[in-house]
Formats: sequence, structure tokens, C-alpha cells
Amino acid sequence: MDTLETRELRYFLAVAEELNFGRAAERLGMAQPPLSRAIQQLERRLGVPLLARDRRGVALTEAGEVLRHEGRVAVDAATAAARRTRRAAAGNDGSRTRLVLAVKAGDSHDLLRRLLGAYAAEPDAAEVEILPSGTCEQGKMLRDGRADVALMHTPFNSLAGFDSEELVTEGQIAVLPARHPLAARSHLTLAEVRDLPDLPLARWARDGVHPPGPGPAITDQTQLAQLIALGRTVAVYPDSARAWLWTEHAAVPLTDAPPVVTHIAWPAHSRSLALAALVRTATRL
Amino acid sequence: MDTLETRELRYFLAVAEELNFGRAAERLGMAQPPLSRAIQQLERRLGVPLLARDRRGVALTEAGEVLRHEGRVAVDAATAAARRTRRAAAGNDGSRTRLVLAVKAGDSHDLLRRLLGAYAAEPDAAEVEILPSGTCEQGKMLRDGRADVALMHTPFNSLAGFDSEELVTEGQIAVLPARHPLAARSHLTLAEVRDLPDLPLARWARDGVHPPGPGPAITDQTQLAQLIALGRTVAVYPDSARAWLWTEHAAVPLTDAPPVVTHIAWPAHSRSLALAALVRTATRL
DNA sequence: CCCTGTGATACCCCACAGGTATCGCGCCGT
DNA sequence: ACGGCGCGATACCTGTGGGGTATCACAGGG
Repeated sequence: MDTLETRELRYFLAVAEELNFGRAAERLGMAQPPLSRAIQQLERRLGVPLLARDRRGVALTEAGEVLRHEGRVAVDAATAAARRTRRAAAGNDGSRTRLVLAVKAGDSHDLLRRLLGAYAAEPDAAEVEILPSGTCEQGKMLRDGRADVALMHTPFNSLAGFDSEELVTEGQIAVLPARHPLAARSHLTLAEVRDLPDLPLARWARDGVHPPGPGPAITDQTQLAQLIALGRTVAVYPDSARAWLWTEHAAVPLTDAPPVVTHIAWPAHSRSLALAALVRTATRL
Repeated sequence: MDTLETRELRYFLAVAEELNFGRAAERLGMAQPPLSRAIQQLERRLGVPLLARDRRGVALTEAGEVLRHEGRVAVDAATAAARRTRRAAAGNDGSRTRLVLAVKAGDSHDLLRRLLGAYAAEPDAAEVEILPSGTCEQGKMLRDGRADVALMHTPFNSLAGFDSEELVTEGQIAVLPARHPLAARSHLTLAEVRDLPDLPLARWARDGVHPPGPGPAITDQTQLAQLIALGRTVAVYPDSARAWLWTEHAAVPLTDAPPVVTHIAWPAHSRSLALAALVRTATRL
């Protein structure tokens, strides 16, 4: 009566994201008619219209918008339950506990190295698997159980819903082509690097789509690094990005960029001893 | 394959809590054999034994323990999704948005009155429904969608998994029978009120069961208040509990009790404007 | 020793998730 | 104006599996 099945939620989420029954059905690996029916049934069960069917496509009602968010959380929680249960059993079959740590590839490299080193030295440390995650996806990794713990960076990642400890604060730098005039400066402001006509900011793919604009379209950090080295663009990064700079890159501190704080974050209700030990190690670095 | 149905989770949780298939089935309103089968199927699907069947009852394996916690979260999230979706639609049918505020009955009474007063004066304030919740149940109310926002008190409630703002900090008092010798003291310590032979601490029901001990068994605050007035027990409460003291009660500050901090807390991912306004009002009190 | 309480098995049934075929209907092109 | 196309809804069929009842197997306890 008042608890939705994850199947219903998965179906609804597919439709809510595609806004098209046919494509949603395809994504779910099923035919379109049963999907239509399932959604109608869901709406009847809830007594609430979720979709406004306009003859050429579908739009979410306000209630549908709510379910899109709440449903995502619930489905993630259900898949996290499955993943973590499986892993709990796998970790208990004689091998050591295994922790999955999500990090944004390339970020906080030095911190990460020190953390892993210090933790490995702990008595009965768990095995730590590094899960390189895409742009700002650590939160999702934690929510759906692919990761147990993550390094996250405010203000880019939201820590909402997680427990976390602050680790380090760092300034930001502009990463410029080494031969660019501004590369010689001792410091810069955000305004000076934004809107440079010769170095338009790159456009990161978001859900596979590039936002419009003048800059080059990129999907990973190597592309960005190369484009900077080629003198085509500029990027703003936390100080620790110096770890992966090329010789053809120049780093210039930004005086007015918001400081970036690296946190170690984990699901709020976690009760893992290995995780607690890792967090303790991290805060003591 | 890797996402569990809430039905399976509900079944498992019932068994995990009852540790008895028969009673669990009864609680679920179904017969025992299908429940047995469903759990076996769940174990096969996960490839993980969840329950250790001893001939006289059932115990949770380590993986089962994990699923008990993760599953609870997931099921709560699913029912929250249903509740909040329904309420979103109900609030959109012409009537005003409605916020449900969970508070522990009796606690922070004055703060609550001021909050409601100040918020009602706001332009386009939502209607606020007060949901009196049992002992420390506000967290569950937020998780399963019965409430949108709660007043919570550390260190009694855990704020893990919620966004929150600190509101007020207060000391704690011993609530004594007015005619008790200690009632005349200007202050006391925890050690002095614990283990008083003539005033044993009351035993609150937890899940319907009273822990063992010498004190009287109680299930609500009125019972407690009466027993104190009758000179049978003593209680420790935050300072704001003075609001509901009887004339036959005496309040004596405790010098070494941990301070109680009242927070306003809400689900981390909430995007409700009405909620944001309520929180803003609360922090400005 | 039988009785009681436990979970597992055996067997049956029908409700419903899912498939295929088709419809109704706006929108497009020409 | 008209036929084709893309969309979601409807009609109808089928098979799986969730749920029921009856029963078993077995460990303790009087």
C-alpha cells in the first residue's frame, strides 16, 4: 500500500530521465506497452499523476519531480544493500576485509599516497581498493554501494547525507600553457583567466553531452592537459594538481578563487571497523 | 540481478528482527512456507547465506547483519519516496504546502512555540503540522518520509545522514520529588542522582520491552512525571523540561551532565523552499 | 515416549509481469 | 489534402512465480 517496489521505481526513473516511453523501455530491456501499464499502475497506486502526457512526449508533474529524486535515493539504497551484503560475505570468506575508496582521478594525489602508506602500516589494515571515479561522481558511488569511502572536494562535491572529516585546505591555481604571457605572473585573479579570448574554457561532457560555448569539448583530464600544453585552453585546479602538470604547463596561484577543502566522507550509518580505522589514519596525517 | 526488490527486503527484515519465520510471517500477514522460500531465494540471488538456521531458531550471519542495516535504509527510502510524492501532489492541489515537523513530545516546548510563531509571520509560510514522536524516533520519521524536518537533541539523537543547524545549547537538570531531601540543593552531580536507593531510575520501554532493573517500568512521559511526583523515581532532563514540571516536582541543575544541543534537522537531499524558509527562521531566533 | 515448536518440502492455483499486435492521434513532409 | 511517422494507450495472450494448504523432519522437554 505505501511502500513502492524498486522495480516500479526503476521503471519510473527510466521514463523520468528519458521522457520517452519507447527509449525508456529499450533501456530497461523490455517492450514499451508493459512499461506504459506499469507506470499507469504506479500512478493509480499512489493516487497521483506523475507524468503529463502531451501527445508528443512526456513531462514530469511536480509530484513526478519529487519521485524522481526520492526514487533515485531509494533505488541507490537498494542496490547498495545488495552490493554491501555481497561484499560483507566475500570479505568474510577467509580473505581480508576490503575497502573501496572512491577518488577523482588525479586529484589529491599526494594526500592519497600518504594516506595509503600510513594506513597500510596500521596493524590489521584492510585491503584498500582504489575506485577512480568520474567528475564529481564520488557521492553516487557512496550512495549505491560501489564505494565505502571517498575523498571529496568542497565546493565541488556536496557532503550532504554523508559523515565526513576535513583533511586539508588548499588554494587554487590557474594551469596555463608554459609559453603564454600570463604564465610569467606571480599570481592571477579568476577574472583574469576567465574569458581570455585566446584561451576559452574547456567544456566538460555532462551525461555525455557537451554544454555549448566557444571552448574545446573534452571528456577526460588527459585531453584537457594536452589542450593546455598546446596553448588552446586554460584550467583552474586545486593546488595539488601540480602533481600531474606537464613541463609545458605553468601553474599560477589564483588570489580570489575559493579554497578547496578535501574531506574523507562515508555513508552516515556505516559501522565498519576497517573504515573507522582508515578515517582515523586520515585525520592524523 | 543486483538490485533487490523492497518486498524481498521487507521479508528479510521481518525475519531478521523476529529471528523466527513463523512470527515474521504473521507480522507480514502471510503464511510461513512462502516466506521461507522467499528468503532462500534471496540468499540464492545474492549468493550469500544470510541466516544461520539452527534447529531451534535463527541467527544472522555477518552478511545478514549488514543487510539488516542496509535493507532498513533502503526500505525506509522507498516508503519515504511514496509518502513524499503523495504529499507533493496533495500540496499542489490548491492548498498550501504543508511541512511535517517531528518533535519529541514535551521537549524544547518554548523554542518550538517561538519557532512556530516566527515562521507563521513569514510571508507565504507553509502550514506546519506537528508530529509528536516517541523517544528518539525523529530520525526514523525523517528517513521514512513521515516527517520533513525535526527538532533533534544531541547527544540523544544522531544527526548522521541529515543536514542540520544548531539552535540552542542547554544544561541538564535533575527532576526530583519536591519533598525529597536533595530537592533543596542548589546543584547536583550525575553521580549523586544515579543509584539513589530510594529513587531508582525508571525503565523506558524499548520496542515494547522494558529492560530489567529495580526502577518502575514506564512507556510515556506522563507516567514518569507522576512517579516523580509520588516520590518513586528521579529523572534527568534538559533544562527546557522545566516547561512541563508539576508543582510537586523540583528541578536541580546538574553540574557535570553533558550539555544538550537542540538542532533542526532535515533529509540531506531536500529541495523544498518551504523547508529552507523554516530552517532560516529557526536559525534567526 | 509423545507432544510441541521449529524450518523445509511438496503441491496447487491464479494474479500479474511481460510479450505481440494494433489502435488513436498529432505532426510532419510533399 | 493526404499518407507516413512517431508517440503512448489498449487488447489480448502466456508463463512465471508468489502465495496458499498440507505435510514432513527433527530437536527439546515434560
